[in-house]
Amino acid sequence: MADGESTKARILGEARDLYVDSGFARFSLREVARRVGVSAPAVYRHFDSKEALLGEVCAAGFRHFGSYLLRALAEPTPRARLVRSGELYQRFALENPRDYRVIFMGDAEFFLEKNALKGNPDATFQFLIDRVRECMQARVLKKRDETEVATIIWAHVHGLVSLRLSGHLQQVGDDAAFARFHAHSVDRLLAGLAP
Amino acid sequence: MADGESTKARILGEARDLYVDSGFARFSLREVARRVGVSAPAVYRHFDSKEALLGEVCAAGFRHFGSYLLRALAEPTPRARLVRSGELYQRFALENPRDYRVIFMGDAEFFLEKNALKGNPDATFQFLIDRVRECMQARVLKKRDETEVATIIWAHVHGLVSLRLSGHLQQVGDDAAFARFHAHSVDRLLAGLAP
DNA sequence: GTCTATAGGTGGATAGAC
DNA sequence: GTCTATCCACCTATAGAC
Repeated sequence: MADGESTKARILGEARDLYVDSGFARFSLREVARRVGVSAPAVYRHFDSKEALLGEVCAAGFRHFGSYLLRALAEPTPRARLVRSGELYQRFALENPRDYRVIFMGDAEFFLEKNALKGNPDATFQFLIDRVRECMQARVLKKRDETEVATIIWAHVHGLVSLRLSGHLQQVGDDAAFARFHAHSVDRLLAGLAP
Repeated sequence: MADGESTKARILGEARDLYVDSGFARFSLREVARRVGVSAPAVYRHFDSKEALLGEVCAAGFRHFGSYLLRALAEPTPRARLVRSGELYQRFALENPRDYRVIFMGDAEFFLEKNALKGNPDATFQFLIDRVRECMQARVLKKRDETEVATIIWAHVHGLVSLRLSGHLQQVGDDAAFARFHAHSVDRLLAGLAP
């Protein structure tokens, strides 16, 4: 193609935007086709069904999320990598709220089961366990069960983020204020888990 | 009515179950009417529209949730009331997972805005702030900003519960094991917030 | 690979009889 | 208050021409 994206890529992009902006209830192949500028049946040349298309949208969401998290590995110390992971997790959620919903608050499993990508959320959790483990080995965190500690940290970050996305933490202020609150509370949580 | 519920109450009940079991995407007035055993137009005698019906379903969910939380006030001490609140919060979520989703993980605001019930989630948060405040006054928790501490506790409990409901904490075990893990982690969190 | 045409279905909501 | 009949919009998916 001369001017860039293939039709398939454009369908995938518009499908993601529609799903992300309007939710499952308003998602339809026809609307996706309309936005791309092709007829509805044309979509079936590229995807077997509506569910298959949504499955690929979810998979793309996971890859996007992973691209955020992996940046944490550039940090020089175990503690910095753990803290940065939390920050990037929160940034991904605020910058891509609907993607985050799809992945962690919603129906992702439903679509991913059929696409053999079900291991993706667990991979995220494993990433966090690894960050916790190296913090314990470096004596940044007190040594104890890594899975338990990782669960508590994940729940803390996810809890803040998902309440924020649901609109229940407006008292904190704007997104920048929330980011500061988030960083501050993670800091305190880690202090409580230190040796 | 001789044998109990009015048609309106039965519509409301079936609507809740359908929404709770099948999600918004598969929710329809016609299916509700089918389950109740009346024609679709009959529903309009009791509710102005699909959205109005869902608004009343959400309102009922909030009342149900409130009935759980309020039991915590029967405990004799501030700390017991706070701990019991967390336990009842978690029990409500596990025993009524779809109701919980509606209230705290989903689109409740959307339906409640039009029903002047928007203050309900904030009332829940206020309840928690009150429990935190009395713990601070009783020196069970270290004195500091009540809202901040309440937010951290809420995020902790909500984070655990919502990850559990999304299926991301299966490594913890069955529901009873999760309840123990929850109680244990809240205990540790409160210990970290104690004077 | 994309189109038009179409089959076959679901849904929200209303009109008017009873 | 409930029914039947109905309108109209929208959807997924397929068939077959180009």
